[in-house]
Amino acid sequence: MALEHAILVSLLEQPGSGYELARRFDRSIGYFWTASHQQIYRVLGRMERDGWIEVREVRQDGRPDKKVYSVAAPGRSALSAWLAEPVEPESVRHSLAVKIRGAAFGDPAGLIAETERHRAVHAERLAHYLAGERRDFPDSALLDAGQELQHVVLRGGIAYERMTLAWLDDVLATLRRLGGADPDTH
Amino acid sequence: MALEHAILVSLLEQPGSGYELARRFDRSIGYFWTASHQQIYRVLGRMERDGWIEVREVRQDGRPDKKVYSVAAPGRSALSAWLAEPVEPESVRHSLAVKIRGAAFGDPAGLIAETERHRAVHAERLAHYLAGERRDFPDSALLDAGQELQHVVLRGGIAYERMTLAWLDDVLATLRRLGGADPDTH
DNA sequence: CTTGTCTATGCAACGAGTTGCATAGCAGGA
DNA sequence: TCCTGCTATGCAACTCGTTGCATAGACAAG
Repeated sequence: MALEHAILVSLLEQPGSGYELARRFDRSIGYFWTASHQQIYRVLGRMERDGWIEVREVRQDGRPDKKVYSVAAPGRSALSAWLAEPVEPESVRHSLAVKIRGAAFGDPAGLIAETERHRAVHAERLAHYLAGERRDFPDSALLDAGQELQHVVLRGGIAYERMTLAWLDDVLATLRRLGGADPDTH
Repeated sequence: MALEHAILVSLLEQPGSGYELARRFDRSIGYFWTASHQQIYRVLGRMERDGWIEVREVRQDGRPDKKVYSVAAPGRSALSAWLAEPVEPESVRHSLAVKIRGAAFGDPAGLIAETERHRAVHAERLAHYLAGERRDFPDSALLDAGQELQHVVLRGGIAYERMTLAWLDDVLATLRRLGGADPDTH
């Protein structure tokens, strides 16, 4: 389980409220670990109960008050312990791949629109990542260790999206070939 | 949710028992959708109850009897319906990426061994996929639609592992640079 | 003779993740 | 004026996925 640890990393980079964390999980952290706000609030409650994080209530005018969380000493220890222990490499889960193999028993051509939709989503993600890279890591800037590490993770996201786009093009070519060469599978 | 549909696809390709399905989910199907045998048996029970699949008890000597499942008409309809409806593109979940960003608050050099371990796992997966490709899809063989679709999914797995290996090399170079250039972050 | 592995099925408990809903003030547009 | 959207927090119910355990015969290695 890594949501607690992802939250610790995010709060170490910058303390924040549950709502702010949820937005980060739609952005930078979410590039490699997703979470909904309900999940975040629940885990924040448990982490506070366990003394991993501390909360400070912040009054705001014009908008609701918020609870700003920051990492306490036990949280730092928990993160260090987790960093030292091995985790198993994740396996992929692609329902689109299930669909592609399932198309052998249905309509290959019917999957083209769906594949194109996925392609558009990944193209958008890639553009988003590249914009973030240009913004946060301009050419030959001097970076500290934390920024270097953030950059190499972002490069991973970029490589993933580029690979996925190339593969989806391969999938589209295959589906079109099957649909064209074998038009009786309507 | 796609486990039911992954099972339908697998049973359409070849009927089999829960145990046989579990082994397939360690192999070909597992390249893009993983499942444990406990999960498979539970879902098979539900699918049988819903009439999606049919079971046939097969006596065996020298080993325990087994229940061979095959897809019934309602299961085929359910698969067709699912193929026609859109699914959201999955987001990635990489605890290693969480660790890499967390290393900014710990010991970057300490992650090198862990990263190398992940690299070895992915190198092995790539070798396994490539062996499967050579075995099942030799040069310029004439393939039917189902095989073409299986091949394009396998090519996706190969592309994913190659991309991951290249990225992990990038990560290793970055971690070594930080460990060497900044040795006071012990 | 014992230990371990393979085939084959499954339950029970727990933790992780999703979906739906609720509250509540403020801002901006139709 | 009403409706939408943003900030901000959270509960409840449900499904999905993992972990641990249990059974049981066959076979091979030590």
